[in-house]
Amino acid sequence: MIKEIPKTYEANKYEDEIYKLWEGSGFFNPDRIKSKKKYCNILPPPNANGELHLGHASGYTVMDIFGRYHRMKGEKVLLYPGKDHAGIQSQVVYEKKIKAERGISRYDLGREKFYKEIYDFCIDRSNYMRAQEKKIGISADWSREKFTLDPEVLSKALETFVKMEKDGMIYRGERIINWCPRCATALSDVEVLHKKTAGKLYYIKYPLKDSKKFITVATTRPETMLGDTAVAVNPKDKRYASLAGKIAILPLQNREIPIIFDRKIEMDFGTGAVKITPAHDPLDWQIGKEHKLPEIQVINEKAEITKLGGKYAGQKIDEARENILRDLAELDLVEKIEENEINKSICERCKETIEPLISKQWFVNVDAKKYSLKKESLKAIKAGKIEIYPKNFGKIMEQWFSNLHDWCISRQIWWGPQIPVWYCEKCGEENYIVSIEKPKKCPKCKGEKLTQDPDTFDTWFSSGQWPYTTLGYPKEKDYKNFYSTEMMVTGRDLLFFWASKMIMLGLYRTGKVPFKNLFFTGLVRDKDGLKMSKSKGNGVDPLQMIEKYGADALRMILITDTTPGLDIRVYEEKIEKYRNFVTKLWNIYRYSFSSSDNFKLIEKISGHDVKSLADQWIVSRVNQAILEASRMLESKNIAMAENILIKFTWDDLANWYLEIHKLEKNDKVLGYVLEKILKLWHPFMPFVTEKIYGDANRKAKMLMVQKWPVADKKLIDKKAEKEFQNLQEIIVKIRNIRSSYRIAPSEIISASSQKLKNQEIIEKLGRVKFGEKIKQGINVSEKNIRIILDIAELIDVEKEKKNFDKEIANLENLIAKNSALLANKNFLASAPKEIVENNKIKLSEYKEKLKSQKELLENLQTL
RNA sequence: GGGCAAUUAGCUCAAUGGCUAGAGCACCUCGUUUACACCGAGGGGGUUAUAGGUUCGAGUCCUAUAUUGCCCACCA
Repeated sequence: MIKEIPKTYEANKYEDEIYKLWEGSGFFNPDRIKSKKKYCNILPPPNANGELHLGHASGYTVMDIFGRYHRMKGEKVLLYPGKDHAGIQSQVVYEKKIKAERGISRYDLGREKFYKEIYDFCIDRSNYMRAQEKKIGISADWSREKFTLDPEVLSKALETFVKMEKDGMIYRGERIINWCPRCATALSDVEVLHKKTAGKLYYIKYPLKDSKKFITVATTRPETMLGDTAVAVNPKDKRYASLAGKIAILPLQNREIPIIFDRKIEMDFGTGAVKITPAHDPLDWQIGKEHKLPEIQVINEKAEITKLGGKYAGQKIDEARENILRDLAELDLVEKIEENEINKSICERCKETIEPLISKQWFVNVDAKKYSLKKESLKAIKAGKIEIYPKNFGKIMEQWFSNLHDWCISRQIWWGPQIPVWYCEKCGEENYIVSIEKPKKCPKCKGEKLTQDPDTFDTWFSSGQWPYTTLGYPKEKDYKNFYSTEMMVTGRDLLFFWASKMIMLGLYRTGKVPFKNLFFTGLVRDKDGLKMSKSKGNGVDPLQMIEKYGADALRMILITDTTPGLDIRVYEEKIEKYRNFVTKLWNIYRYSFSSSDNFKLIEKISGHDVKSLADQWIVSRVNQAILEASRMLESKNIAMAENILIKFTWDDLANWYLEIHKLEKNDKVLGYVLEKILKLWHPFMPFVTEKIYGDANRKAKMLMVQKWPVADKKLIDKKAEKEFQNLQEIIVKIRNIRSSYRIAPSEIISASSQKLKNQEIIEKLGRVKFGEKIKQGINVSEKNIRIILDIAELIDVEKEKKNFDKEIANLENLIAKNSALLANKNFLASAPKEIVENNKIKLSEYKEKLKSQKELLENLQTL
């Protein structure tokens, strides 16, 4: 048998085959499973424009572990896959591509052709990415896979817009918005990043009308002055009190602008006087509205100065800034320039500087009368309708919802679903018609010339509805079966982009939360804690790692020692460790099946098959591991579950039990333990466990659909565990002595002892041989075991004495602490009984140990 | 400016208020004993960032402080 099993498990040889087996079995599809209990996890649809990275892999691993665990518990499990058209991002990617490959822009292609090409591109990428997702081993039901632009999914998302419009939650308006000049579109607040950068604060003197005096304003963006329509100061600011009703002359433009008073102006920043440019600054826009100031647009959508900018018209803003500053300096109107840290706004997708512009856009009123997205979401979160991991992210979300502003949902990009609004040529834009299908006639004038609003939706508007659009709200079976879903796993970076929107829209549309558990993964970083990125070239390619170390090893590294919401560092050495562990598991299997010709995996074991102390111990330990690992998985604590299993498999089973098994073969016990660990490990390492299970048991069904083990509490034997621990300790002590006196393993030490259980085990693992009573030797003891080793001549008495003294001091210290604790009435009164009991046992153990240490010391002194 | 998190061995990270705070990597010593050198045995290495507090008991809870990171926000 052993010759047939190779020494190492070569993951890349088997993984594809195993995945095909799973897929072919049809068990990824919940329809094949009969159960009342349902478990659904809608997978976050990756952007259909690139390839898989470690961030995806880490999320998928978490989802798949839970999914496989629940499937093994016999539940109807649905991991629902899909792809996202990813509006702006895909358009940016594709524009770069055609620019690089064909030297053209989207305008060269025209809207229709561009849309068609990018659609094909996304479908192509989706197919490619699907293959990558399978490599990770995710047990998703591909027969259901959806794309955000699939008609049945999309129409549900558009219906939400129609419903919102009816409910008075939608409005179209000219407001100041975030404009990305490169993407040529409006952006919502969350799509804008703020980056602290070094900048300058310019102090510019504005002459006062009919006076030789000036008012000095401080600004970081002098070029916007071309559009100034006021200068504002705080009404409490005494320095400017005399300027009430006065007029300033805007330099370069020679425009008369009023000096106004507004409480929003900070007195201690700059000069306390602020130039007001309603068309190009959010705060100024608000002030402008309140004071009814004109809005003069001097910067256009390409970040150039408009005609209204006079002689600077047509210049790029950087260029204009230089020219304006030079001209002002010539007029002696620049008072000073200071270094100043500024908060630069950049586009989340392309990193271009954002221009605040006034523009006509579609907005969702998040706090409308009929239905408040904001309040309902807050209510649901506060009521704990969603269990959030980590818990504190709930608080972050609450805060975010309470500060939520209206959501700009229109984008001026071409890629994505168009807003279902139609304009009649005759009746004008004011009388728009909301309809998913193109209306035949204008309901007002019966005119037939109707055109659709050219804007497309914010991509999060459709992906934010993903849980119920995929499941087929409101009538389809999947929706009825699986909504609200059990689990959602997503990166912490998508908290506001996506998770919040799913909650908001899910509640609005279905009245229910979209998921009962929300699990956040951290970001994957490199060895130095830096974010992985293509430009830095520090990315670790998941597919390369899978090829080299196997998917199981990669999965393990992505969940080991992790805490929800906290970032993880990934690098090759770490992955190696888990490849090694996979090999370890493989070799446990290899050893077991070389043990005898008819070695079998055994599901149930009866008491009388458990023979020796070691058997009792390992059987007890494995049941304990089942208990604990299951508990950890139930509480969504994957990393802890994994830790428990690693410790059991590597230490208890491989390093101890297997060595003992070589002496006192009990294939029933080993077969039983192996069967359990294959099942326990399956959700974590599905490939290697499936491979072993299949090879070991060709007649059985797949491991994937075997029942998750239930601990047999009758087999948990704390007394046997304790006794075995003593045995372990004495062996460790012998090894310790061997090591400190450099006795080679090949050298067998003569030893003697009275009435010894498990003599053979001590002989093999401690490499000693029991025989005639040894008169002069060194004593090793643990509890009721005492062994004399015939190495008196090797012993450095002084050194040993020191060791004993140290240990005795340590024990005395512990005894003192414990005695004090047990003498404390408060402790006895308030600590749980179990703890008190434990402490009593501990104390007596310490005392026993101390006694034996003292004896040993005495013994040593007679040498 | 506000909020959140982190700070534990040289490094990466665990630890559910209660067993002498644990792993892996790295390091040192020894070893190929017929599952595994992708291995085994042993070892060194900790004032759990600092200062207080609550508690019978604190790495864990509370309050400050420091450092780092992240997020949010209309100081131009």
